[in-house]
Amino acid sequence: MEKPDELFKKLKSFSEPELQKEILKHGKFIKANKGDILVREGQYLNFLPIVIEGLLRVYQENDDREILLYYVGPEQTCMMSLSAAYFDYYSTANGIAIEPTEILVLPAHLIAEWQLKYPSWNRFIIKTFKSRYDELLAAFGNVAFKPIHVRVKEYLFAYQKNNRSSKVSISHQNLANELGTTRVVISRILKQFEKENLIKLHRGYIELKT
Amino acid sequence: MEKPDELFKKLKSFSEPELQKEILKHGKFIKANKGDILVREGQYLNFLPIVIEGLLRVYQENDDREILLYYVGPEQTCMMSLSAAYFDYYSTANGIAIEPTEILVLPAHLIAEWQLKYPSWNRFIIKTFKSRYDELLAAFGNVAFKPIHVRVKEYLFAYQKNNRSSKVSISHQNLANELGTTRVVISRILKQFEKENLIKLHRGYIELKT
DNA sequence: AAATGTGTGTATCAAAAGATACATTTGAGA
DNA sequence: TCTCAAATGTATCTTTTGATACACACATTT
Repeated sequence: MEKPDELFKKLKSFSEPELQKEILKHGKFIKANKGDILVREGQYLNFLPIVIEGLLRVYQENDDREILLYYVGPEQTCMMSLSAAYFDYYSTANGIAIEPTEILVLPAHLIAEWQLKYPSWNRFIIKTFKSRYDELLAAFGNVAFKPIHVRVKEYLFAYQKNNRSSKVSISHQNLANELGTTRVVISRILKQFEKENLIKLHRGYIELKT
Repeated sequence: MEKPDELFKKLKSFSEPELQKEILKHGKFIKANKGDILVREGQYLNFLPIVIEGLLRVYQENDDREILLYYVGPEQTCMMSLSAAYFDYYSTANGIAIEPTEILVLPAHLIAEWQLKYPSWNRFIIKTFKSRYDELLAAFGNVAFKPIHVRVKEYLFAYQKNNRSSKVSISHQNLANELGTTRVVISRILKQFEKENLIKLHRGYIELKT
């Protein structure tokens, strides 16, 4: 549980005092540990989780493979729950905390209500819909058209850009899970990149050489 | 141009009289011929097209291949334009009329305005966001996890279900475009299905035998 | 130091998918 | 009827991806 002023320093999207009061009145705060699974495919949802601090990973599963859909960082929420506010709905993806994560949980029925009352809330909703859609569309285009080695390369460079670091801290297995393939395939491709002198492989991380 | 009462018989989502007046005041009606390209990737959008009659196909392109994102049928609109109403935005997909299509075109800036004024409009917007997202998510899962022959089979059966007909009227090339692959691959798979006595091939259509 | 789990390297084989090329068939329109 | 473009059939070859199996390295805990 947080001090209100602390909280809304982190959740800048919700600037209206009235909205802030409502959030404090109806919201619950929970903490998830690294590895906690918060949402499972098929599960009915009647709440909206907004991340305050930390990081959730939302992904799809199929037999023994999985693929990343998107991350939910601070001040963000997920699509599945958002849809649940307007329609009877169950999740079509899984959500797991990959860092210790602090979450504000709101009852789903309030989403539609607030949308008409608070412009900043409405912007938040629409922005979430839009940006999640864009992300998914980009991922879809990649999977449909690009061979894996290209997607690996793009992943590494995107990571470098986001973290301003040439050390990409991820295991081959986890990288495979991000891209929807298997560990052996990733190891093979990375080894090839190393031969081309693009990267250097280490245990637990990959060093980019450009 | 339509008679108002005719129009809103087709667009049942917009039940409020006030909203109907606004639509008639600000909307323009255009007709697209089969094959007309309405939106191109990269194009800036400042209008929202709502299909009254006919069918649009929204797809992504990459070099020589393309893949279906979704169709826009009567009473529906597309994501790209919807996003444009709230944020500066350009299309990340192409839209083409695959039937003679009648379209109601609304200025983008009205979308957000109406959303707060007219509940039925807001429902329409949210529903569009949600259902387009769901479709894309399903397609993404398919592309990521299912081999093409399975996707072909599912496509054929879905077509059968939607059209209540065992004649799937589509060329191999077009089927390839729906699924993001090439004609040869499709022909090969279909021929295999024919050997397994699942279908019978004809010029211009495929007959399902189950 | 031994035990354990995770991470990595790599070989082999099979299957899926794509690229290319060319022949043949069919239907629509001149 | 003739012509042409679109649609289809199919062979060959290559590349990509996946499946399986096993060895070894490294880090942490006991």
